[in-house]
Formats: sequence, structure tokens, C-alpha cells
Amino acid sequence: MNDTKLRILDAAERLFAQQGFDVSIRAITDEAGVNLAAVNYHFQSKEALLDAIIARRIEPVNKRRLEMLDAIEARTGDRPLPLEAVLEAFLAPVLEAPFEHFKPLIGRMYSVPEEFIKRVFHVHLAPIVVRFDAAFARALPDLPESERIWRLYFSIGAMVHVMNWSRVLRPISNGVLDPSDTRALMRRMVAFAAAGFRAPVVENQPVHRGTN
Amino acid sequence: MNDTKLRILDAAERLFAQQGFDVSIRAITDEAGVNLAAVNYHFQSKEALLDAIIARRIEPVNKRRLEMLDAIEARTGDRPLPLEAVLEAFLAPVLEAPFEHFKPLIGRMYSVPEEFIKRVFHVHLAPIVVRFDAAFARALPDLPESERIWRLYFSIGAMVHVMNWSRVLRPISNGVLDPSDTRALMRRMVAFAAAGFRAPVVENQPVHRGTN
DNA sequence: ATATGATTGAAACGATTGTATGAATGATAC
DNA sequence: GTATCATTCATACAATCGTTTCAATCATAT
Repeated sequence: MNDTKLRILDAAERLFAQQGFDVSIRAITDEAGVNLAAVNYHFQSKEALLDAIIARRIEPVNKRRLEMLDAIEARTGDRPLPLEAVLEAFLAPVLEAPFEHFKPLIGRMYSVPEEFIKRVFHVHLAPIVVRFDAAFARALPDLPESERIWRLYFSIGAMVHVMNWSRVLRPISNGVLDPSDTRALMRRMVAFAAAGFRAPVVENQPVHRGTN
Repeated sequence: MNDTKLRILDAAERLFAQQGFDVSIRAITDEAGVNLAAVNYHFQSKEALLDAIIARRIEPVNKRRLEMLDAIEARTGDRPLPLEAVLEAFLAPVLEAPFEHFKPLIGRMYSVPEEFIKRVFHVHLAPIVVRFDAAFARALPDLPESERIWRLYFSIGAMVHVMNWSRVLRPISNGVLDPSDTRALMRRMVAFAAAGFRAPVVENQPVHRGTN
């Protein structure tokens, strides 16, 4: 790939992750050390640049997620899929992605349902969600569909929230939370989500209010 | 309160919830049917207006959360706090808030850790989190502190994510998810988070990869 | 009725935004 | 070496931004 084009991608990714998606093109080209017009030359517009940045990082992560899921299904045969393994296939490639600014970048992306993000969702996210929902159905055949999808979204929410606050979790928790240990974080999240997925389905009655 | 000031608050809240925080002051004053200069007259700046909008909605919700927690503690005495009830006190006032644009508004707010949102966090959110963390500690006395705080953040993430995507959850789930039934949603989330809180603490070893 | 202070109004400010233009420079093929 | 195409450059454009100014209008108290 062209050198300036790469420099723009890297600089824009860095600034988007640090300051949000409303960084000016001038700030990007300054950071990249290239001319102002280079963005509209190599990409058509600022929005297309953003698409390219997201795609560059999401694609390999999604590829890894599907690879891990394929491996699980291959070695499981016709038996129910192991829930923790499916969760790991869904979470680990994201939480442990080797891209420096991936967490805040994706965290911001997930949380701003503007027009452009709906497009990103349909292109990059929806196929993954559909594929994994089928896997969760195979892991929990007795769980009703709506309950299963709700719990998948709860799990995604936990993941996104940690990505979003990864830079501030340590200070605001007085150092108790350490998001840099991605392996331990992944195990914690898998344990939490797996238990949530296996929770008894709530009936149409008030929640328990008595003793523990 | 002054009429124009109220109209600005309502219009800005509506537009912020619908379009995000980068709505122009002109769009707000047009929507409110007031003069452009009214925003900088009644509030000092656009940022102060945003503070006022957030505070107006968060304060009564937090008040309700603490009331419910107080009631739980009062009727529990020295015994361990009932986990589901504490979760309900934390989640219900948010999920069932009677403000029309509350969900997308708070959803956006939680997910944009800009400078202003750090201030909002310290003013409105941190005291609540500290208070409820103590309650969760009383509900789960054997759960290590770091694990407890992680799981609280996972639960907050599930809540925020649903708030953030409340307007699109139904279409992208083909109508399976219905966020408008806040009572049922609250029960589902309590069941999910409670099970997550009670999950066995993960050891320092790879997650289970074998059969289910 | 008149004075006083609060509020509203129209207009303009300087700064910044994304994008477009056309000349200058670069590299590559013949 | 020269022609051809891709790339870079400085500059300008029109639009929009948050904020300020100051006169006009309103409400209220005396």
C-alpha cells in the first residue's frame, strides 16, 4: 500500500481512538506528516477513511473468531457445543487483538449508533452475530430464542463497555482493575457471561425480594 | 423555571438523544423556537447546557436508586443483602425511568469518555458506584474485591449497551427483542447479572475447552 | 405612568470545518 | 530524454460552528 495512505490510516486510527471520531482532517494530516489534500485523494472522503480504518481492524478479528468457532464445531461433532469455548471464540479475538488502539477505537464505534455505524453494523457485525447466535443455540438448546439473544446482547455490552473504558478503568477503580491483562480479563468475562447464559429463565413475576 | 430555558432543555435533550452530542446550537434553538442567543444567555455555554440536561435526568434516577437501596438495607438488618434486590435497585430506576429520551441520552453519555464525561462521571456516577459496590460486597461477602468490581462493570456494560441500542434492537433482531417492555427487560437483566455475580471465580488456568 | 432590570432579538464576529482546484513534483515506460 | 501518469503541494472555497454585541422589548415595582 502507498506510504502516505498508510501513514494516514495509522494517524487517523491513533487520533480517533484518543479523541473520538470528530477529529479534523487537518489534525490527521498533521499527525501523519502529509499534505491536507492527501485524505481526499487517497480516500474519497473523511467518512470513507473511517470505513477503511474500521474495516482494517475488524476484518482479521472476525476472521479469527470464525476460525475458532469452526475449530470448536469440527471437534464437537453432533454433541452440544461447549458454551465457554464459544464465548471465548467470540470474545478473545476482540479483547486480545494485537492492535495498539483497537480497544478505544472499537469501543467508540460500538457506542455511537449514527448513520455510518449502522452501515458498519450490517457489513461487519451482523454476520458474526448471526453465526454466533446459531452456535449459542447449539450450546444451549433448551434456552428460548428471545432469552438467548438478550443474553448475547448483555454479553456484548459487557465487552464493549470494558473496551470503551479501558483507558480509565484502572484510575477510577483505584488500581483494582487492570485491563492490560487481557488474558485474565477474557477468562473473567467468559465466566461471567457463561453463568449469565445459564441463569434460570425468569418467569413473569416480580423478582425475588426476600432473603438471600 | 423560565419558559425559554425549559424549551431549550427539552429541545436539546430531544436532539441530543436522537442525533448525538454534536448538534449545533442553531438546530437546538430552531427546534425550541427561541432565539439563537438564548442558549448563551440562560446557560453560559453549550457545554454547560449539556451538563444541565444530564443532571436534570440523572439526579432523580440516582435518588430513587439510593432510596431503594436504603429500603433494602433497612429491612435486611445484619444479614447478607439479597443480591437480586440490590441489582434491581441499581438497574430498575435507570431502565424504567419515565423520561422519554432518557435511554439514548444516557446511553450516549456513558459511551463517550471525553473530557466532559469524566466530569459527569465523578459528579453523578462515582458516588453511586461506590455506594452500590459496598452493597454488593454485603451481598457477596466471599467474592474477592477485584472480581466483584469487574462483575459490576460487566453489569453496567450490559445496561449501557441496551440503553444505547434501544432504538435499533428491535429491527436488527427481527422483532425478537422488545426493549419497550422495561419491566421484563429489567427482570432478564437482573437474572443475567445475578448469575454472573455468583459465577465461580476463575482460576489462573485456561478456560474449559472440552465437552460441555 | 415611569423607571429599572430581565429577557429577547437580529446581526455579525473570528475560527474551523470538509472539500476542490490547479500547478508542481515524482516515478515509470518507451 | 521525453512522454505519461500518479502523487504531492499550497491555496482557496463555501459552509457551519460557538459566541458576542447591542438595540429592542418585556415585565415589574414604585
